[in-house]
Parts: sequence; structure tokens; C-alpha cells
Amino acid sequence: MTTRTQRADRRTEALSKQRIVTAAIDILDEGGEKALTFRALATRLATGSGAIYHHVADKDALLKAAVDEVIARVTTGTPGDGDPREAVRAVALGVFDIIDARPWVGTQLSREPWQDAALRILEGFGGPLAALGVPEHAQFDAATALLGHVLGLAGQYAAAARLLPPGSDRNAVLSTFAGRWSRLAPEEYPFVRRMADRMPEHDARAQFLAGIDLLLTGIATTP
Amino acid sequence: MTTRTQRADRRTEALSKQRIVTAAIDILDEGGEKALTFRALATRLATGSGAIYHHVADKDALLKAAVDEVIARVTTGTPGDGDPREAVRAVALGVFDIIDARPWVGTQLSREPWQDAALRILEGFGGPLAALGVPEHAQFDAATALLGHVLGLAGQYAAAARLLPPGSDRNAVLSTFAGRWSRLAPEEYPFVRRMADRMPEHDARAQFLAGIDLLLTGIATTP
DNA sequence: ACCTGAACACCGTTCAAGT
DNA sequence: ACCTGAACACCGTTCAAGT
Repeated sequence: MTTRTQRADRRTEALSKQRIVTAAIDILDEGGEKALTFRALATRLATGSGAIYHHVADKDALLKAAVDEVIARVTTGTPGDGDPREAVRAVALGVFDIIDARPWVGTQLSREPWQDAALRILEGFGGPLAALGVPEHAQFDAATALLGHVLGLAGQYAAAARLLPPGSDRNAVLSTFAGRWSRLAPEEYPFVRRMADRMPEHDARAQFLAGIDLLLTGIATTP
Repeated sequence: MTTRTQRADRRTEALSKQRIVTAAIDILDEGGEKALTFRALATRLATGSGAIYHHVADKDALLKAAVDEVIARVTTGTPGDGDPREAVRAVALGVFDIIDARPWVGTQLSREPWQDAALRILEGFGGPLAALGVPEHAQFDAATALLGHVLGLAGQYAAAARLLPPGSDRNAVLSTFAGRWSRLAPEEYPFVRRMADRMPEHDARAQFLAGIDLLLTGIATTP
């Protein structure tokens, strides 16, 4: 007899892992890693903090699920049957752009070795590498090297972005650091100082891609 | 008149940033990142937790100083005047081995973009790259790509090592993950599954170095 | 079975009080 | 100036009590 009122009562909609992960992603996007607490999550879901543990093991599992969901969107995009080199670049840039847009993904990927999200990226490189004619025994080294570049450099830019006001873009980040580098001791850091002068004309995304291309060239040249 | 007793009283030795950082490194080595708390640090230094703040701004600064000290030991080793390729490999492997021995360094390097430690590594690559005849405009891309590989892949192995009992070595880590990968869905992860079968015969350090060599080949081939 | 929210066992950091 | 250590403002996680 009370069925008629249920439809309007959105707040008591059943909790689920999916709803929790979605809310967690929203909080991470809005306020960064620091903002994601079980109390904040419970408030947003209009429930008690303990309720979350009925659907998610702990905070680590929650972060893993959030990263996995976001990464899956890039790697499940059809690779197409075009140039395999372009397919590799597309996967790499896809992950780079995700990390750029959501720095918390970069942080988490570094902490989650060989977990679901990293495997998806690895898998995304595998097909194109085979299509490129890389011998099977060399495919694993090639794929892990590409993964390493993606996680390492994209993660660095993500961490840099975290230090600056959320509004500022990639190149502003680089410029800020370039200024800092110019003031280093010339005897200790001759190379870094020299490079600092070139920074302003550099584009972070292009630089990331240059690394991918160096690897692709190395992969194509190595027998 | 109380001067005679001072020599034996080691516990009241003056606090200093150096002493604090050394103690922090010891705690990190013995118990990992979780073990480093200001309370544990204060206990080891036989002082109050608040005293630490007279010498170190906060926990972040403490971790930065600890990583910087450890990384400086590798990059300040004389690069020698031998093969520049070998010099690049030596820097990369040096950092890899540090991260392997102290997983907390890997975690921290991912969180500290373009800070002292990362700059030291970058600088370590700079000299050899110039010696290799890499044109100046390409040196920065090359150095950052090498840095990305070091931070990305070495960090992954470090994080993996953290998940296993502290005794187990690199290859045991890989074998454990290989077993897990073999049980993945074949339609979703054909590449990763295929690679899992090759894992047992792989050496993590060699695989890391293979990536460096791919980059070096790419760098040498790119005009 | 699922949810609630107070309670527990921690943190990093601050600060009045001491020397 | 430096140190002490209790106090503060948080955490993640647990668990008796409710539905």
C-alpha cells in the first residue's frame, strides 16, 4: 500500500558498486585525490560510511575500480584497421589525455602494477605490434617499453598538473618548471639548464608523442 | 661544570635535517612507506614529534629529501669517458636497482615531478646523449623519453615488489603475475595471455634494459 | 541482507609550555 | 632557539544496533 510513494524517493535507491564507483569518479574529478574520503562519498550517496563496505572491499579496491572504468573507455575504442603505428599512438595519446584531464588516474596507475588498467593498455599495444611485423619474442619487450613510457611520462605531467591551480594547462606547467630550472647551478645541471631555454617552445603532448615515436623507430629497426 | 658528562649522552645530540633524513631512510628501508610516521621518527630520534618541524617543513619535504639523497648517490658516480650508450645504460640501471632495492623511492619519484631527483637523472642522460651526437634540438625529447621509461617501468616493478613478501626477488614477482595473467579471458586479453607464457623465462632487469636499448636505437636512427 | 552512524585506532600538524 | 608532548582535526575501518 505504500508503493505509490517509492518512485519519488530517489535517495533510498539501492546502493551498488557501480553507483559508488561513479560517485567516487565525480568526487575525484571535482576535488582531486584528497577529496575522496568515505565520509564525503557517504554524504554524496546519502548513506552511512559503513554501507560502502558492503559493496567495496576497501579504499584501494575503490580506486582500482574507478581507474579501470576510466581506462576501459579508451582501450575498448575500436583500433581500426589502419596504420598500426597510428593505432599505437592512438592508445598512448588516449591514456595521456585521460591522465592529463584526470591527474588522479596517473597517480593510481603508478601504484597498481600489472592490474586491470595496465593490462588493458598493454593489450591495446599488442595487436598493432603484431601487425607491424614485430617478431613474437620481441613483442613483450616492445609492449612493456611503450607501457613504461606512457605510465612514466604521462604520470609526471599529471603530478605536475596537481601542483598548479586546476585551471592551468599543460604548457603553463612546463613553463613554470622551465623558469625554476633556469636558476639551477650551472656546474651541476648544465644539460637541464640548456634544455630549460627550449621549454617554452615545447608542447608537452608533442614531447610525449616524440618519445613514443622514438620507441616505434627503435622497435622497427631492432631485428 | 657539567661538561664532562656530555660526551656519553648521545641521545641529546642536536637534531638536524641530516639526522632526520637519515633516520627516515632507515625507517623506510626497514618497514616501507607505511612505517614512516612522525611518531615513529620522533621515537627513533628520542625527541618529540613537534621537534621535527623545526628542521623539515612537512612530510612531503621529508620524503623529497630522502629520495634526493638516495638518487644523488647514483648520478654523481663518474660517468667515465667510455661508450656513451653504456653511460646511459649505467644511469638507467642504477636507478632501476635503487628502486628495486627500495620500493619507496619508486613511489615517491612518480609523485615528485621535475624535482631534484628527477633532474639529476635527466642530467645524467644529457652528457652521454650529446656525446652520442644527438642534435641539440632532439636531446630534450630523447632525455625525457629515457626518464619516462625509467620512472614508468622501474616504478611498476617497485610497486609489484611492494605487494609481495619483502624477501622475494624480481623474477618471483613476474612469475606470480604471469600465473594470474594465464587465467584471463582469452577473447579480451589474447596478447597478454600469450605473453604470460613467456614470462617465466624473462628477467625483469633485462626487460627493463631492452626498453632502454629500443630507445637508444630509436635515438640513433632518428635524424 | 542491507544500512546507519557512533566508536576505535590511527594519522599529520599545531602550539602552549618548558629549557 | 630549540624541544616537548598533549591537543586538534582529521582519516579508514569496524561493529552493535536498527530495518
